[in-house]
Amino acid sequence: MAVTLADVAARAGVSSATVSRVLSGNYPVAGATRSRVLRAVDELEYVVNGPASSLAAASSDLLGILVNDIADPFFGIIAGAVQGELEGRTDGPGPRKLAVVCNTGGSPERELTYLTLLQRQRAAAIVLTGGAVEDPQHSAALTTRLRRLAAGGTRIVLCGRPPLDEPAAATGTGARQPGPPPSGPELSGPPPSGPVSSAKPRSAAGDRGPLSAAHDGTRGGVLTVAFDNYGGARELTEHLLALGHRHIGYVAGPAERTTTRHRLEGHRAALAAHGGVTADRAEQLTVHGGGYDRSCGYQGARELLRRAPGTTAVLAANDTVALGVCAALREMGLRVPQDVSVAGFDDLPFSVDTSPALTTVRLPLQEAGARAGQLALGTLAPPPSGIVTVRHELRLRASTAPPRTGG
Amino acid sequence: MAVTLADVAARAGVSSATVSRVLSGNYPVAGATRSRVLRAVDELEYVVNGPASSLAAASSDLLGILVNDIADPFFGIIAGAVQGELEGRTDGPGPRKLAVVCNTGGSPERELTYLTLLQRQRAAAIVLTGGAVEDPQHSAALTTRLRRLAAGGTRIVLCGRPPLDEPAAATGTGARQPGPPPSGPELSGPPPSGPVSSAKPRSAAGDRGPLSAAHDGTRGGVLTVAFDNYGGARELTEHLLALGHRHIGYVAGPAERTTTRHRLEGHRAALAAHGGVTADRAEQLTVHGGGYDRSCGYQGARELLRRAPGTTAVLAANDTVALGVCAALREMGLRVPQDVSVAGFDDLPFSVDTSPALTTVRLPLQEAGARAGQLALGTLAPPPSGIVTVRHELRLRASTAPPRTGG
DNA sequence: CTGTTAGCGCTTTCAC
DNA sequence: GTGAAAGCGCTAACAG
Repeated sequence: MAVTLADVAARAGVSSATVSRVLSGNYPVAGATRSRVLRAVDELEYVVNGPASSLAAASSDLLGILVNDIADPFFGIIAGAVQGELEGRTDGPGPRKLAVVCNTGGSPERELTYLTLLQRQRAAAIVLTGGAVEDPQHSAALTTRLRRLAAGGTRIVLCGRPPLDEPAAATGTGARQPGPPPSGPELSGPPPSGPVSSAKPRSAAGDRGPLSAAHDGTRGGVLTVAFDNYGGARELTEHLLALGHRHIGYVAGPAERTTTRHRLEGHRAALAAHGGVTADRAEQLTVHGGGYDRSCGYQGARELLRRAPGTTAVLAANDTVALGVCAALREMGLRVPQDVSVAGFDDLPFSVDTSPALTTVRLPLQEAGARAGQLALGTLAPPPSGIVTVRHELRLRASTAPPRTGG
Repeated sequence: MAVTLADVAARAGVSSATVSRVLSGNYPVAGATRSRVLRAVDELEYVVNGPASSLAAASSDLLGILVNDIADPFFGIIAGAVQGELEGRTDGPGPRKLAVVCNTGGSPERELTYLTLLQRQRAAAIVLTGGAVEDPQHSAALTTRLRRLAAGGTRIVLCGRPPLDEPAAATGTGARQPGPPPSGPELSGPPPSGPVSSAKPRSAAGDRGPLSAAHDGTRGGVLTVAFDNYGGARELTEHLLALGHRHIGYVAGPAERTTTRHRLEGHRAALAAHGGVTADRAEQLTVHGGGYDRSCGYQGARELLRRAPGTTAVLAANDTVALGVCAALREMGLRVPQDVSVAGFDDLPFSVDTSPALTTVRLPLQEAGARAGQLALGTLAPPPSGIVTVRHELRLRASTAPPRTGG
């Protein structure tokens, strides 16, 4: 349990510095010496002491990945892709860096805790995946933390969540306590229909406008791989509208998550543009689930159909939720898509295999993860804006069809 | 990026030793001093240097989790549960230890590589999840590695894979080069129907016998959380047999994986016990997929039905594969379960929501992960055998029914 | 190309 | 209860 560099050096008849150089490979060493060292390493079964080298080199080969739910393939796919980028570009037979996947469970506190843990380990980079929680206090804390980390040399990449706000340039001293928005509620349960409409003002603008107005290319060094949740949802709703649906329900995810908000706003925007559905009606047809799992879909659909039995189509927060929605509908004796159309979001692997196959919006999770990994490793040069947006794509399948009675 | 213990000490007017003691909390320190230190820590936003403390303390707070496929919920659920155990029993507001989830992609080399990386970081414990690859050479290498690690104080836990063989006690000097079994092939593609029958001899006995015959309680310090893949598969086949099926196809996973072998053997055992199906016939009705994903199920089912059009039931390697099987059947115009029954394995969350709901064997993945985590942390006292077996359970749902013509 | 020499920041005896 | 000091094993100047 204790063979050190010095041992190897002694065995090979060289200094420990030479062994170190051979091992790190970034320094010229004579061929003969090198192989002698390598042999000694082998014979002694020497394994580098990571902490020691991290300490001496003031850097580590750890890359942190924060996910909201590791049991959800959405995150698994992204995390796997990020991790995949750690391999390949290595000298030896495998990855040199280690990916640390941290499961926050969607909890802001844990997010911060893991950030501390990662910082403690002097992680080389950190990728934060999935929707962020929109509590202003937490956002401020997180932004500060992330900026500080980035300033300290840790590469920070957001994947699937909105870019950090611009560093306060003209406004004043700091972003520490941005006044809470009019709607106010922090983490307390928002009223059933409140947060969406109240959030609307900062809405689409906040989600898209700033991208072009960036002064600081790297936004304080924090890079982003963005999904267009808004656009995807809008297109999906347009598809339903085109099919003739007018009573479109929406089973949304947790109200405080950015992903939820953006998708819902896209949906509302399509409705508004079409004009056939009032905002009130849209509101009435929206149900908020507490999470992104199937039971939320199941319960959401029951609630929705109780509230509005005439619903002819249901949009779900994501594919998993859509599965729950389908289950509930079936149980109520409603056929998909003959009686009610259903659509998901994400296009997880199972979605093509459900019965009926799920209409959804495909998010290139694999690609997004890979890009995030590249940005984190510095393999991919970040664009001037600091934001890489990946493309989504409508996947029209069997779960959506024209309504029975034409609307 | 560089506030150190000394800085905090200076600020608090104490020595760095005192600060260290306050922070680690395992040493008496005067209340006044402690709070003074804590305040300084806060004011300076001090974050411990993990590598430095790991080096000095010769230990780290990293826990490694090796998974075959991080995008597969099977592993995500287990990993999440392991990680969950890291929380709770802490002083501060969150986990003190960090879980490092490593995605091996099922590759033996990468498994070894990650083990090295983890060893390099001086991980406190390592949990290896999911089926192992049965190449004798790799097994030997892995076993040696694991034993060495365990001997060096790293806690090793196997979750969902068979226990390590007993350390060679009477046989000789070491387990370094156990003679390759009669069937011989190492990593080369095995013949379509070969490995299973050739593996049969070491079969059920190897899977169950040794458990009771253990002399070394901890098997060289390597603990195991075991699934009864064999028993689950056997019960599932018995269920189908009882329903009246006689032409039962099996779409298996990768041939070289222990999970595949055990499940297949359980299936074969039920068939043999029942007597109505010859071994040849069973062989003919077995198709091997290259992985555990839906496309393997899809292609496997097509192959199977081509080979044996009279098949009335299909058992899949797992739920995900079963999804692909269902898709293929539907595409061929066969209804599930009226024309063909289908069953999976694992009972992943989506399985209850497919249409029809999938008959399967529930594996308590969450519980298994939690147990593995506890063993890894030393929170749970290992049983004398070193092996914790978790219970499985048949989940009979709508995808299985009696065959059309009674057999 | 290789050896020498300082630390990296923390933990931990050992005194006081 | 607290401080002083000696490393933990490695890297990175700096000489040669």
